[in-house]
Amino acid sequence: MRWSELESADCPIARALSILGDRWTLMILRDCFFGVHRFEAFQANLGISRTILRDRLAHLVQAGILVQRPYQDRPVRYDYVLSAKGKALNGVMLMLGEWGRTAVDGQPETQIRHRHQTCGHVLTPYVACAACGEEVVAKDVRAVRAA
Amino acid sequence: MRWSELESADCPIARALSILGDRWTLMILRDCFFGVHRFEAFQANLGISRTILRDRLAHLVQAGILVQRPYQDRPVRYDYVLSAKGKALNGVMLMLGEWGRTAVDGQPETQIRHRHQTCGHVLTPYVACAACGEEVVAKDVRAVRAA
DNA sequence: ATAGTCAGTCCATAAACTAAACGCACTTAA
DNA sequence: TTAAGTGCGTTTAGTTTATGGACTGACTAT
Repeated sequence: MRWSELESADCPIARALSILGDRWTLMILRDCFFGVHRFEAFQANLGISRTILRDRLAHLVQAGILVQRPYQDRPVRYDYVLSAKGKALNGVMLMLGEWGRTAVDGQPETQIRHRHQTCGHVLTPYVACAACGEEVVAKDVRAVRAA
Repeated sequence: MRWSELESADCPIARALSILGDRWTLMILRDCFFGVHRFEAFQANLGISRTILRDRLAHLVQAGILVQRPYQDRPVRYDYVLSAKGKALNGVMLMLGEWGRTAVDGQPETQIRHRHQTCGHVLTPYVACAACGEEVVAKDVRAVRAA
């Protein structure tokens, strides 16, 4: 199967992965959440090849996840910043980080975390149900086709 | 940069992506959450090439995310099932699906969703803070190096 | 003038992926 | 007792994608 065929799947995870599911895209977006905006900064941070970086940034802009914002003229140079659609990935990033911290071998205590500004605590994120507010665990969910 | 260098990064997102960050791994895991266990079923479902499937399954087993459970002898055949570490990815999957459903172009209403068995509602997942129980949004989190 | 910055592009090589055929150890049906 | 089927792979050959490094172009600062 061609990867590009996934974008029209009726599974939302498949659709998400058709955009995010390669080796670098999520790393670039992670940098965006950490405040990195510029081509050279992404390249230096990630050690990604410039060709791929160009390609991935273009895709993210095309998908409406990043927007280009000019920060100088002569020559025109752009920042790449998260759109609303990009910021909506925050939950994915937090859960991915939490899994990486707790499940991947290593020293969890030396790793970067987040502070929840509104309550002041170091953040331990979990997924909750909008209807009942309870934590959602794997055994309590069943796939359904929405009405 | 070599992709393999990421696994020792001090960013938990980078570590997570060193395992999950390729074109097929998360799709295979999605299938696991939907109850797919066998080689032929993954292959038929995803249309992935058999070589890659073999490789990805081996990696996931090695990383302790899937475990092989024999379901017959002569010849020995294995199911691939989620370990605790694999099930811990549930939150990532739910948030990825929610983003795919709401942010990626398409008809959200025709897509697969989940039901939250404990309250009976169709699930709309969000990320909450374990300390205060409130929803966590992008602007309220700041990266910190854990003490 | 000389060097430096930033965002790319170009190119040759290397790695990853693909599809389709094949192998092996069985089981079931004719 | 062959013949076909099942399940999980491996092999091969061809295609696609990624990589690293040099290079370009439009500037700015010294």
